[in-house]
Amino acid sequence: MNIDEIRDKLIYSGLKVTPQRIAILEAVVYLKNHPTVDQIINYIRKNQPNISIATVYKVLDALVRNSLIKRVNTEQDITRYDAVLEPHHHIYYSDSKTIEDYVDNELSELLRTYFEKKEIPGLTIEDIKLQIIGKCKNRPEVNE
Amino acid sequence: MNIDEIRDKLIYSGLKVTPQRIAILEAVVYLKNHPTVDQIINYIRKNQPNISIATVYKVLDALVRNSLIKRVNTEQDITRYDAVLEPHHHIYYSDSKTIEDYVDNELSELLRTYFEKKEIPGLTIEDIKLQIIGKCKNRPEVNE
DNA sequence: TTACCTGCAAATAGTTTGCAACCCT
DNA sequence: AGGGTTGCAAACTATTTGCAGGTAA
Repeated sequence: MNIDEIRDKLIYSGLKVTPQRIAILEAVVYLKNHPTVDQIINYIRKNQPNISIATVYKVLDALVRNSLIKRVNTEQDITRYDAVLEPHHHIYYSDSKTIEDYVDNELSELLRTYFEKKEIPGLTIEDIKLQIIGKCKNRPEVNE
Repeated sequence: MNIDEIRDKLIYSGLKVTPQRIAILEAVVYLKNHPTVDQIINYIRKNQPNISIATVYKVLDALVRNSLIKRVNTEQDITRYDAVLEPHHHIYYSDSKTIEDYVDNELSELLRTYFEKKEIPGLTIEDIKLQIIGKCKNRPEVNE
């Protein structure tokens, strides 16, 4: 996603195109691995040292509201963001505390057909997310 | 789970049995629906008005560390707790913002066999959690 | 008795808000 | 021109920490 695409997405959502918004959306796209607000700010400040934390929060909020990015559920408190909008699952590495996307169309299809047959009474399903928690193989246990 | 069982669990974990700990574990068990710290405190204060918030946090932490309860991933910031330790999935009602347990042995089995065949390179799976996001059926769309 | 536990108040982290100045369109 | 956007500082919320006194084993 280049600057022009970012610009188009902002315009399409009815958001004014500002340098801050371009920088923030660009940062989330560039910093692929589900960046935190802190990581986003640090990345942007390299080129735009004066951007305000409050602005970053406000813009991220606007981008989420307009579905240009998504908020990611993490194991704990800190909020992370994701520019990948296609439905996908997540792998949580319990040793390195990192999150990775997991795209598996066969699995998505399997779940879709499973819940087509097996309805849950009173519930209209909007989305199904899988969280796969695990450790890196062949890496010795880390003592804390 | 009655008081004696709670007492036994604490002793077994090497934790001293105090009125606060009994009350807190009892509260998480009693308040089934993934209570927040706030809900836990309010419940306990009915009988024990002087319990400190800091104590509640410290005890919940100790209970999680000793696997007597679990922390639950919520959609957002607030931490919730769960005394149900068996593996199970969660349904997130996007309209009422509530979480419900979803136990489905057929599904668990399906996922187990799926990931037995399809290995993810470099990953040893420890747990798989499904988050089913949806709306209550037959309830009109709520405008915000 | 002694190490662990509790409760208070202060500290911290992450995020939100109010408002004047600013700048896209 | 005018309303949306930014940036600062202060406010807020959830949670953590330090420490003195209390309590279970």
